[in-house]
Amino acid sequence: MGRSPCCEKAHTNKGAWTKEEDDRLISYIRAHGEGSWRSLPKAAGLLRCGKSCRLRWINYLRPDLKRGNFTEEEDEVIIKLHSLLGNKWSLIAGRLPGRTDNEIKNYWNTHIRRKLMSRGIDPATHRSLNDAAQNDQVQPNTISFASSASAVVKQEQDTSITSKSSTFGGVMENNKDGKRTMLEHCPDLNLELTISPPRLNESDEPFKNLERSLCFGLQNSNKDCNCVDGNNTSSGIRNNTTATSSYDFLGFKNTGVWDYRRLEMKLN
DNA sequence: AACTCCTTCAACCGCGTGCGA
DNA sequence: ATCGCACGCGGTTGAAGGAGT
Repeated sequence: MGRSPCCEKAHTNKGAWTKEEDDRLISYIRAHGEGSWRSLPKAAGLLRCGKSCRLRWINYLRPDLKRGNFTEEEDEVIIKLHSLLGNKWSLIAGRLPGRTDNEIKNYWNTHIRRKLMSRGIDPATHRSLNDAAQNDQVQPNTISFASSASAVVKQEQDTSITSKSSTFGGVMENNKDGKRTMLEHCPDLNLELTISPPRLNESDEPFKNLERSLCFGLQNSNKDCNCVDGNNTSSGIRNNTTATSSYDFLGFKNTGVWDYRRLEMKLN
């Protein structure tokens, strides 16, 4: 006894969409709006599964989609978000207007994974590849995003540092032997559901507001939550949200209220 | 030119979740 | 509390095109 199929398989087309099918779907949604995907194919005269219609619309036909290559900035945003959220492609897509979860997922698998590998970073954990091999253990009492990707990378003890650079909130160090090491990159999530900020350089102006422990507002009361900056109402977290007029924890300038439970921005 | 291998990305599939009955 | 439906998500697949030999 399995789940009932989402549609009548025998009488549905599969594979690539034709121009005519696209046109039918577009004109139907323009006339009736999105939603009711299950009944849409029949109503629109399409021999397609409702799920297929939804996917085609969301990933390809929607008018607000941004087509074309990803920018460097978008790359870094994706990496940064992935280090915090893991493979939550829809949440990541929510932060990149005009990009879809499917597009970002594909882009991650084809480009960014390789890019991180070439930087010596494990794309799954966001740890230095060297370090990840040596340090697979997760500390007790720590919920790690590791599969999901957070990590604090230990500093190599006797490497002489010749230069530093900052990437997506982490700090890369070039050692004398030419190896690059990620010092602190992605924060760990402990049982208090707080995220420690990455260590920042003076030059990391947009990320300076990370110089406090980040709390997702999940403590029992505001009293318990020590992450709120009492002197500054424009930052800090209250009632599961943080209002900030400067930059949020991802380094985005924003003017709204970030809801950490829903992982979405409420506009002021 | 012909073949194989690799890369990309649209599309599919199964499962989890929310919600109303 | 339970069930079924609809939707959304993330992992995977496979066709198409490009690169290499």
